[in-house]
Amino acid sequence: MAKKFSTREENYSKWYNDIVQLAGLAESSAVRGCMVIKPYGYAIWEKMQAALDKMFKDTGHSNAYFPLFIPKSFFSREADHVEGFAKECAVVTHYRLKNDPSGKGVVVDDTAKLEEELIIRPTSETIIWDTYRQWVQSYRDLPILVNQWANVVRWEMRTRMFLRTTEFLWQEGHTAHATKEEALEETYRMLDVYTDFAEKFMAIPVLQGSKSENERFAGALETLCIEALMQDGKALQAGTSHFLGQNFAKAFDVKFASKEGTLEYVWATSWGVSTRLVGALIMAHSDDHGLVLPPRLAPIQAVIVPIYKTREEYDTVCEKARELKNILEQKGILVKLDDRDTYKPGWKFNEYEFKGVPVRLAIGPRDVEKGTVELARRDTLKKQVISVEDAGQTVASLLDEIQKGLYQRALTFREENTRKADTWEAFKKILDEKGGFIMAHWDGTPETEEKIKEETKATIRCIPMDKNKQAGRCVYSGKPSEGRVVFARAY
RNA sequence: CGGGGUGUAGCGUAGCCCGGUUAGCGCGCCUGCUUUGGGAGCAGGAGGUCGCAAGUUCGAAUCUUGCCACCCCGACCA
Repeated sequence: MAKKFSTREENYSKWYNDIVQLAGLAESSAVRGCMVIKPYGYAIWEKMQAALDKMFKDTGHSNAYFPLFIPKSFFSREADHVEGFAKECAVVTHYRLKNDPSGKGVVVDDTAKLEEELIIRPTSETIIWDTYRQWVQSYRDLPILVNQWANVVRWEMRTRMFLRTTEFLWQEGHTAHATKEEALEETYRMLDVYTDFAEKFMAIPVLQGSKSENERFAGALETLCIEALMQDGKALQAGTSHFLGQNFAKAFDVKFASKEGTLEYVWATSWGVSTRLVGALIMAHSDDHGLVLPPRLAPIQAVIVPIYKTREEYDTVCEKARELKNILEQKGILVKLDDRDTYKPGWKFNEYEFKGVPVRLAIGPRDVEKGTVELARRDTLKKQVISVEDAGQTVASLLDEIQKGLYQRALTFREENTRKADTWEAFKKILDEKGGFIMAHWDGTPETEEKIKEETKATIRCIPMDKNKQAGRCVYSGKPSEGRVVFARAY
């Protein structure tokens, strides 16, 4: 019998979990709050990594690797940083186990207590800046443009597959610059890289902006972000880029001799995206039939399903299918030929549908005769018959069309779900009835933001980088406002 | 950490109130035959320390106590 998906309408979070499970992306593990990323889910992450890594290299960055453990004392160097992360740190206190004297299993050996406890990194600013001190003496050592692909641990109370897990995978860029201007420029450059990645690869339109004081990264002077809108009307932060000023340079005493011979503190940035993007991908495009993947991030872009009755038919159809596979591969398309005879075609159709494979090609005896193949696209679920001969071109341009179509569909959705609110009543009404982004005036105070959050659970997602801001009155307090900001309930 | 709930085969569950043969069912799995253009049908088969421990009892999945795990709701967050 068919495995049934929950629909988005019925139960959005169950629908999300069903997709994660049935598409084979991840499953929960024996460790509370931690997931196992399964091969298909990890393949998507690898595609993301590959694209981002190239973009980082193209903008002059190199990869490096820093330790998983951070001495506890490092954390207390930067006051805001400690305060931001202290409540969610895993701590290593011992380095040895011994047999339980009572004979059952093993216990911590109390004699093997660490002199200084180690924190499992929730982010690496501290260990990296402690290292950068050694690397920097002169302006000639700058800039340092380093990225790290790593796992981090943040001890969260409540977790959700990909969106919030105790351990997650990410990349963190950490750069050091001689001037404020250069560091700021880097902060904005990497935000643009993320924006580009989200729009071109993930097919998700994003809003660029800066975070309010409440939402800012612990230790940053300015946090820039990209915000995406999910299909249930909730916002999701898809990437952040921080201007750290000289905070970490001062905390870790990273100084350089300038051209002029003066001793200056280094200027810093950090920026990151995580496996959370896989969650964003799911929630942005998928439908009630399962996952929908944008071609540029799909581990399999086209799958070929042979249809046959007899052994002879199987052989001739598969032979033709292999030809077709070749034709497509010559166009650089990632093709899988599913010639397993242990599953029926109908079963495979469903399988690849909920795995989100953009294009499905079914080829049977009738097609072999006529030199055709049935093509079904995942985004619209529409089918057509095409000729094998020009399948390469047809599929290649279709993948392109699907990529653009998904972006366009997501963009339309966002536009339809972005609303202005000029009164507090209207603000609450939109949140309760529709969700989405709300453009509203705000008096600029953390107190007002806090009150709005308490009453509605909506937060300021970002303060847009809008050049032509128009003044108005705060939707909550009625006090003067410099311009509209973006509110939403968020993941 | 506070409130609520659930633990029975790989997954989902019935049985528990009211203790009593061999713990039932669906999916999945294995074998065989027929099937194969949208999750096939029939027949046969394998698979269980009923979360763990103690107690009550002639007898415990079922009653009692303790422990453990997981899920949902709140405070935290990329």
